[in-house]
Amino acid sequence: MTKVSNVASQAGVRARKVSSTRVTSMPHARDAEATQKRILDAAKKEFAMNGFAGARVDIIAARAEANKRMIYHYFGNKEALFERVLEDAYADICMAEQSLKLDHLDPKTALETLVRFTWQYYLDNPDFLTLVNNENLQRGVHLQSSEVLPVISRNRLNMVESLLARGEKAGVFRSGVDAMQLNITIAAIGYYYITNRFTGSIIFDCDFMAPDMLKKRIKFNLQTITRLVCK
Amino acid sequence: MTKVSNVASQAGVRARKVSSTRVTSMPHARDAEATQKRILDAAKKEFAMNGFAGARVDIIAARAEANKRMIYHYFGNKEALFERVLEDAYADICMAEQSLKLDHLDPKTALETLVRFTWQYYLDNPDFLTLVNNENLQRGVHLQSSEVLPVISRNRLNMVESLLARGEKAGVFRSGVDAMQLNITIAAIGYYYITNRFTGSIIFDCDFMAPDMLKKRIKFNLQTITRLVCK
DNA sequence: ACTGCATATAACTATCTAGTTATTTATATA
DNA sequence: TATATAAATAACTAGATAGTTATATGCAGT
Repeated sequence: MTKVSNVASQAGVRARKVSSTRVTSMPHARDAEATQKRILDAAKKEFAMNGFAGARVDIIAARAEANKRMIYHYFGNKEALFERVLEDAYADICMAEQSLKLDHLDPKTALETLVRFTWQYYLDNPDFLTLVNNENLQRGVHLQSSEVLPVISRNRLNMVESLLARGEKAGVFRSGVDAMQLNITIAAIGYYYITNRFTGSIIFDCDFMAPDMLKKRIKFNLQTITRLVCK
Repeated sequence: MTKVSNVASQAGVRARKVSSTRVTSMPHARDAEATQKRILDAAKKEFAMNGFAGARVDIIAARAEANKRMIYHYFGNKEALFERVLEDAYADICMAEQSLKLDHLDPKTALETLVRFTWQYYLDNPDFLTLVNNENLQRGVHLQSSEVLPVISRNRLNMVESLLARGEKAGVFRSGVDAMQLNITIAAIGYYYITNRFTGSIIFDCDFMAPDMLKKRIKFNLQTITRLVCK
């Protein structure tokens, strides 16, 4: 739908432009940075909506209100653009995580805050999930050479490790909980629900995104994690 | 890689066939059922490997050692073929689930059996996960009209519901555990780990599929679920 | 004001791809 | 054995798509 109408309107602009001399569609100001940002935003949306193979470079250009040539000029090719979009998406979640100040909270509250944050981030940024899914569909080829990624995740792992240590010391957490496994599980119980919301809604015949369903889910997830970690 | 070499070999067969009279590539016996099965198998692999948009009908035909026309004859078009593959995949897991006889086991063992089964099924059938991911990338359009799906999941839900009731009655399970949420969580903690094994391996700098990593994961998952459900 | 360069645009192309058409061939049945 | 029909094949096509070429234009530094 969106794709078709976008293509149509672009074609329309072209047609009009041929007929007279630039009455329509004033050209964009010369701003390299802004153009790149428009392209990245458009690409993120298009890749998230249609996957790498399903995404169309022409659509990205149209949505970015940029010329397709600009994409190749700034980013090289479709694949490199996808890599950039992915890396930026990981960088975003990393930045958001770093604004969490778990040290100021008691261990159990901190743990709950982390679970809630993770859940809310996924809810607010479904594109992130789709991009990650896509990258895994492609066996991780685009991130293999990334230098940003291991750094990002190191942060998160450290955060959970120190939280676990603190809770254990305070006598509220069990000892011997594996930080990496916990990390994965906190992500999993939110991620799975949200990425599989479409098949999930069909299977269980209910709207996975309905407010009360979301409330039930986060409540259940908090229970899952606290029962797993707390004494 | 695989794609390219397949295409090349197919082209080679064609070229040879033109030159002389069928010395090469003995044609397949006329067996409609077998051909359909070969097409479905090939399609499953191709869709799982490359997603719906990335999958190539020509590759499916080549891998099925069938003519492309047969695909359109038996399945209509690419989309209908994908739907069929998806439905079959769900039917497969359903059949596997039905061979589980949880009633014969004490509640806790039954619960653990279910967690292990789910995990093992995902491990043995990574294609299933990829297909489901793909369908969700496409917002569930292909399964919306499916009649098989709700039936399948009803089975699983019933299984968990009666297990929970039995365990509660026996005094080993907590009361008030939501069967649907539990179902989702049991799936999630296995599914997420496996579908995200590529980015996961990069992020945590270790091989998610290494035998000892898999052992750690299933152990952790069993803990997660038993601590959640048992008193 | 001039000029070199980065930014932007439009039009083009080689290739790929889903889907078709035209034709051949095996097999079951009368 | 004759023949109707289902199964299979090869060759083709219209449209789409990633990536290019050729060209224009605004702007910063002189």
